[in-house]
Amino acid sequence: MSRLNPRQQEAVHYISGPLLVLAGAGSGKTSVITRKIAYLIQHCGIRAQNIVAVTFTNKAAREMRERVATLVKGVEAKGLTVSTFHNLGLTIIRKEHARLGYKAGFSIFDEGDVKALVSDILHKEYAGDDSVEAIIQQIGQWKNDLILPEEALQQIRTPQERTAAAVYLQYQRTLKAYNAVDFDDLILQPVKLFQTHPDVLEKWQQRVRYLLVDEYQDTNASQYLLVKLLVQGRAHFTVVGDDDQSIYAWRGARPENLIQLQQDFPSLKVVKLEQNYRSTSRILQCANQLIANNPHVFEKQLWSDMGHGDPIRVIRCRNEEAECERIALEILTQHLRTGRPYNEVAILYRGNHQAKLLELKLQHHQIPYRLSGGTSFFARQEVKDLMSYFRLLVNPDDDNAFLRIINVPRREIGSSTLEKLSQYAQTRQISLYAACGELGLSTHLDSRFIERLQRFRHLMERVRYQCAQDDPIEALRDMVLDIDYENWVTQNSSSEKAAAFRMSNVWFLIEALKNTLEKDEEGGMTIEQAIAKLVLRDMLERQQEEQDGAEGVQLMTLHASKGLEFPSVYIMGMEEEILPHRSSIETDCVEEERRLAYVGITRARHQLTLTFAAKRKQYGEVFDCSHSRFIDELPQEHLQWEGQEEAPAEVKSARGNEALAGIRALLNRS
DNA sequence: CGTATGGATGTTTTT
DNA sequence: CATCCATACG
Repeated sequence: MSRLNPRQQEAVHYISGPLLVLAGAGSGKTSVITRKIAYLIQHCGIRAQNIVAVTFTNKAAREMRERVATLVKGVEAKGLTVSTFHNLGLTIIRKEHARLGYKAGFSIFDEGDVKALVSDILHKEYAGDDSVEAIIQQIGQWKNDLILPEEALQQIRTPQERTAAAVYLQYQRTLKAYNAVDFDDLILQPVKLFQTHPDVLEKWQQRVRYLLVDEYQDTNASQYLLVKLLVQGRAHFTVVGDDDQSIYAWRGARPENLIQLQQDFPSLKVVKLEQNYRSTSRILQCANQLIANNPHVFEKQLWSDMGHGDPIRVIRCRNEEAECERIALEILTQHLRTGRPYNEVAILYRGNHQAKLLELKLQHHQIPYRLSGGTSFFARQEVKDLMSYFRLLVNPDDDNAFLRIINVPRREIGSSTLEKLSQYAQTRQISLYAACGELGLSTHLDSRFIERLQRFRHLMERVRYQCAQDDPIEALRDMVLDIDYENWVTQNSSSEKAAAFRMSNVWFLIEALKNTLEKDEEGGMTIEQAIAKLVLRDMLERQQEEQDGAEGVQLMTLHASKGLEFPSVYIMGMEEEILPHRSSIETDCVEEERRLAYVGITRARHQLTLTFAAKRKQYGEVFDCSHSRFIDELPQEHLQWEGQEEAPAEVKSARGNEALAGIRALLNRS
């Protein structure tokens, strides 16, 4: 899309004040952002190093960077920042770590580390039946809302919150002692820093002369505050978002931030992008009519001139197995008939578990597929082990990493040794790793055990020295050989094949590190920074994509599909209790589910197929299912039902009438 | 330290 | 029903 439409041009050229771009699905928002960056550099005299664009995913950031690169010359784009919120926060913390009380080389805890730590604190100090998950979630909520442990303790309302707040306090202290931050801290700490140190804030405001934010509806309270602080005073910024695609409220995202913006910046200009360049008008009419059932602050109507297209098919299947079978078979015949590649097709579903049966059926018909999501690479044991080695190398205070690998592979260091080591470390207020090297240990431990600990310490010191001396990648490879990790992996794997696979993950991780270091244009990246990038899941995704860029049907959750598009889309499990998920119905949060359906529908370019099962086996019992209320909310004249004897059963009761009223309202408007 | 058994759980997860 | 986790036991 080389030419911009008038709305898009307006969005690109308006730079005199705060701007909100309401970008409907498929309306070319990435083009607007990238073109605007180019415009700022080439026509507004703003230097690239003073422009910051923020996204939520590494993928989006990468895509944006690449597209800007095609628009402006390399020299002009030098110093441009396009990064995720978390990466930006990391940059800030890294530069200001001293003021925040962190030492260089601090660790970033991922959810696995967090879980281990919280569970440890909880079980050691509190004998309740509070679930670790619930406490983690509560802590996350507090952090998103910028509530520190001390404040949390003051506003407790329930016994659960009391425990959570107490754990939170301990958790935060421990993180500090480990010289570590978690994902939420990457946003929270910069905000707290800016709030208390006006001089630091001013420095960063000078640096960020123009700010662009993508997927603005997904910002949470602390992210919004970070944005607000950075643009304070000058208010030179553009945020792009779509309230109808807000599907992460359960994770702390605040779509109200869109409205808040208008209140905080009364001079805010709003530009709507309503022309869709992706889907047929039938698909868009479905999307529009569905979402019209939600309340709106900003009215919006998507349209396109891509032609009517085919009707939307609604297929009723006997049960969940028939549903998967049907989809698989149809994709297969479609592929054979038209010769179109498999990767033009996507199958979307609400929950990851729905992919299981589907996988089976696809395998049975030998249809290649790509499954995104699921158990992540970083949840693998060997990856966690190696990452812990990396982290301990960079940050000796990281007791979490220390504990994970002190006895991996076997070093005959058991729990009683660690108990005593930990006691000693506690009294001396030092890290476990540091304690290993202290002479005073001899009063607590037998020399035999001290020797084992020191052997480990020497190993790590040697690797660290080697890293600093010459090729760090080579040093890490040597380390893996040195500790004979392969032997350990082989012993702990069920088969030869499994062991080989796990070792390949190990080498892949090191390869990713190497790549990260090499691909850094400025060349100033240290091994510490490269490791941090790994933890933030940057770089690795790209490599994985490159590696298995193989063709195949794309399987993913509706959440994961946001931002993508496919010629043909199947949405399966269009049932009550699944697509409006049961818990959402119970808690009266159907609106977000509707947006989820909206996101799914608007992924399709030409073909859209909705399927549901009449019966479904659940928890060992067979249940009758009824199709999703969202199907009733679509314009019935565009639907083509299949597998159902009688027509859609004159939409029952109040719900149907409501939908009908929605249709009339839409017709009247247009 | 590794395995066996029982009990709870059953959504989505950009970093 | 099936899977995952924690705990207990050998």
